[in-house]
Amino acid sequence: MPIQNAEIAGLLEEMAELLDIEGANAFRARAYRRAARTIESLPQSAANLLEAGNDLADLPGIGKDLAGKIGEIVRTGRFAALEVEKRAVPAELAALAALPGLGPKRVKLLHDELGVRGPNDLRKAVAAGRVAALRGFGRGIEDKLKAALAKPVAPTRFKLANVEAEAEALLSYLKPALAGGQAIVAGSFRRRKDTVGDLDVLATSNSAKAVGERFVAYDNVDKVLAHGETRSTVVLRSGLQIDLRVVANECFGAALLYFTGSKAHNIALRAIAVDKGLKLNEYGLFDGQKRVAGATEKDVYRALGLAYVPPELREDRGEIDLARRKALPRLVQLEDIRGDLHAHTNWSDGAAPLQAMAAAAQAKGYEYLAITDHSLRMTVAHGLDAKRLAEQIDAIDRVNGSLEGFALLKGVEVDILEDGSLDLADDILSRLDIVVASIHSHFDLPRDQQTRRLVRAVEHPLVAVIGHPTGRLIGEREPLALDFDAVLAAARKVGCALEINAAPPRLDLDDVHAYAAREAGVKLVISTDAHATVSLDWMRFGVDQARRGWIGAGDVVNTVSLADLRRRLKPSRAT
DNA sequence: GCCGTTTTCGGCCCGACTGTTTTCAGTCG
Repeated sequence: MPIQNAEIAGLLEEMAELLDIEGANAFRARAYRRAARTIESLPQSAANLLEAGNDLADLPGIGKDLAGKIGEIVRTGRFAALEVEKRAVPAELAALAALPGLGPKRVKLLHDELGVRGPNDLRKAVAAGRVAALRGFGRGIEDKLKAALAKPVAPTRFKLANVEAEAEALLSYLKPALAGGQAIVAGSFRRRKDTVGDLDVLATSNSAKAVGERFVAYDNVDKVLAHGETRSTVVLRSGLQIDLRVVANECFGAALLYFTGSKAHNIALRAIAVDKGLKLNEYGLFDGQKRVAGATEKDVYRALGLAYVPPELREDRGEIDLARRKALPRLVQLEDIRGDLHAHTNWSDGAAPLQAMAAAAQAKGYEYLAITDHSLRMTVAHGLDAKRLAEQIDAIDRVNGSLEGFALLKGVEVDILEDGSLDLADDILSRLDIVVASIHSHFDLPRDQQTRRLVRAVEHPLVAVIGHPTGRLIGEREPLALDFDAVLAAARKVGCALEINAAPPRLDLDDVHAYAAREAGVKLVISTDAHATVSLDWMRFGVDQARRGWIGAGDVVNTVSLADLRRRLKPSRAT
């Protein structure tokens, strides 16, 4: 089985960490990190690219040397340079740099002076009080390390939807101290990443001090990690870390840009500034002492000769080049969505009856809602057999009879069985407006078998959409082992759409897979998989991920009118 | 290790905060 991009990226990242600790040229380590990011966000597998005869050195941040090394990893599964490095630097040392107060320099010092080779050695050295005596260390750092080593490290990331409430509560708490200024959550939250590691709050106020003091006095604060003039960091009881930065109004745009990131995007922007003889920092874009831009993000981009880049695109995945050529894609917006194509009712495991779901969808301004209850195989969900599905079809007809300017579509979320066949027969499926096919079992099949299974479902002439195609549950279940390129090729050939499932625990497809689908010419649908009326609101999370995947309204099936949709869904590809 | 309408060599983003120092290195974002 060919090596996955994530594995290659992991090896490159490991190399970078060891180079840092070894004290090698920092830019060399950075080059490995950059390459790791590039590989990680590739829309296709590096292995397939190579097989198709592509030169990886054409990719940004990857030159001849790294292309060769990645080629070696793909072909042999080995990475000789990393193995050499591991002999010089114990690989366990890399883990130490994740401890608070420790970075590559101090880890190297621990290794060179105290012979520390990993967490256990460090624990002993700390217990013996030998760490505090090292140059650049001290009692303070030693105590912090002791505390950190005592509890297992759990680098948690939070689901985007889960931190929204906390973010809103904090912003309204800060308001009294802003004195007319504003506060906004920047960082990966603003870029709408599917998970966030912390929240970056940016505030403008004439009294930075008052904001900072109110911030660290917040009720939910568990620990204050840093508290300076303009910058403070706390950890909330939930474990969520919050960074606050306060700037003056005239700096707001530059600060928002800086604090939104991504880091890679910022570095690229600053390099452009340097090219132009300017300097970009969180206070503005400067020509010598003179601020030439900074009040708004648009000003800064314009002064750099770039089009405004929406936050969701700021990942240094090619957006800067397009911004320079004023050729950024127009991204899909929530307002473009004209209906939802995946929803459940109390006919299976949903909470609401047909009428309630219809009313809720119509109230959102939608033109249509597809009812896609589970099929027979999902016994826990009271999945429908052909007989009950036929009854539901009649029930939907009755509901539609009482609706105006809106239609419920007759559908199903039919299970894809282990062999790729469907859980319901063609004669009932062919009576529906839309068939969504999804995997809900046998998540751990070998890659080849899983791929064949999904491709078979894609190729079924009555299947219009594959639901949550990779099956991942964020932080709980890994995506299916799949040759995703093969799935895309099949989907493109038969015109089957892939879903961006907007349910916060799923967000499946994710941004990178969605980007790959668009590149391959595969259509997408953005659906909520709502099991209750309120969950229809999840649409915006799906739109967020679509935007991160460079998806435009034209790539999304459910941006079209009901009449167009009916034409598109009509099975015209029977073999 | 990458990269180039100023460069194939010599650069490579920039500042705040902490804890250690007594002017600053390291970490962090």
